[in-house]
Amino acid sequence: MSRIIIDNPHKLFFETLGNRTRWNIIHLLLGKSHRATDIAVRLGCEQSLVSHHLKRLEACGFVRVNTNGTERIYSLNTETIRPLSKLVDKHVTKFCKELCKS
Amino acid sequence: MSRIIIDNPHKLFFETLGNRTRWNIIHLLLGKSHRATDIAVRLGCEQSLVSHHLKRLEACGFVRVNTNGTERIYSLNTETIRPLSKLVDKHVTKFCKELCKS
DNA sequence: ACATAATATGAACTATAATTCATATAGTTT
DNA sequence: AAACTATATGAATTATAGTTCATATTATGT
Repeated sequence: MSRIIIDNPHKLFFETLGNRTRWNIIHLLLGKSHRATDIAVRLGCEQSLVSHHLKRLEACGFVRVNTNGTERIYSLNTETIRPLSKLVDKHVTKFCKELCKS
Repeated sequence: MSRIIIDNPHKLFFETLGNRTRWNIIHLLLGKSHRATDIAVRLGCEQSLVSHHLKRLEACGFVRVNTNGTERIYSLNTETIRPLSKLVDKHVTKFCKELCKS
């Protein structure tokens, strides 16, 4: 895989997280690890689409992959995602409750 | 201003942060508060563009505004942005040092 | 009330990212 | 090695977001 060089990690990482499909994948992986195909089935979207997104999530260090035969099992980097998610929740309750559906 | 109702705060917020211009604004405001026009001048971009972005940043609760005559002075919600930024820095050093320019 | 300064707004345009589709690759099983 | 399963890849298309431009608004000073 070609090496990615980035000048602004914040921009890249937040952009990566700011996508509905990718966030759906993250949300699914919060429960437990999944095979690529299972993610696609669960989310009801194309295998290739999930593959593209997983690649990016992996490149950003948000998910990790374990190979088992032809299968690739993706797991979440909870060490980053959980506190990140908590921070957002906290922000919402504190600063913009009124923006969100309750 | 019309009320915004959102179903997925994570998506909206990260998307908002995942934009170079908006991040430039945030970075500038990390130093000190600025008038809208000054931000535009400093970043070398259009007044209207900055206005659009500030609106969104404000809607997300990332910046606040204080009115002084016709001027509007924007300040950063450091309570959210600082820990968020730190989390990303930590993530980078721990999980993807090799992705970034040193 | 008029002129001015600062900022906001919305529509048109442009750039970028997301998705699909067809196909390639890489392990596995027989 | 041929057939199969799981996943990856890249180009083409489609959708979405960013930017610009012209104009509107809002407060202030004369």
